[in-house]
Amino acid sequence: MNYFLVKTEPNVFSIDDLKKKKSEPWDGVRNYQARNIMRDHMKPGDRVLFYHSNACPPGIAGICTVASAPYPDPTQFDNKSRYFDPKSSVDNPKWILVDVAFERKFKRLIPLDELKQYPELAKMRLLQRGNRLSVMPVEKSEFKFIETLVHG
DNA sequence: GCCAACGTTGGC
DNA sequence: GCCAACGTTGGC
Repeated sequence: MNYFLVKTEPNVFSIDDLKKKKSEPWDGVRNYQARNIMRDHMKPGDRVLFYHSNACPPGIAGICTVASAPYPDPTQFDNKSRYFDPKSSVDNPKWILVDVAFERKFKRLIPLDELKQYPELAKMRLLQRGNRLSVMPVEKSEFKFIETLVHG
């Protein structure tokens, strides 16, 4: 079992949207590091912190799980999509994603400001200065610590 | 809306 | 392969 974090802007796709849809292809990721993490490291059943970025306040909203093997992001082939990539092809797709499934919404959102206060989380990639990665690994100990912050 | 950080692009 | 220009992310 591995642990991760994904970022999303809640006005685009929130934890409530995921709850309604139950499962969702994590499309639109156009960063090689983030792609490699989905392609090479995520396995069905892995658990993923669901982070709301560009929100008031930004923070962790809940947990989802990896719900598929990696496969090509369909939006890269769709010239009507904002994620269309003319340099990619069906034969040699550039962008790979996984589906994520809703697990739970936290009873309270854990704000970024609060996360920064815990020494236990000081090494989280999310909290490193200038970090822009939208899909990243999380240590098991960090994940478990965050779960203890929300009861229910 | 600002801007720091940093990834990508493209000319050379 | 260097690096300046440009675009994007995301907190504030």
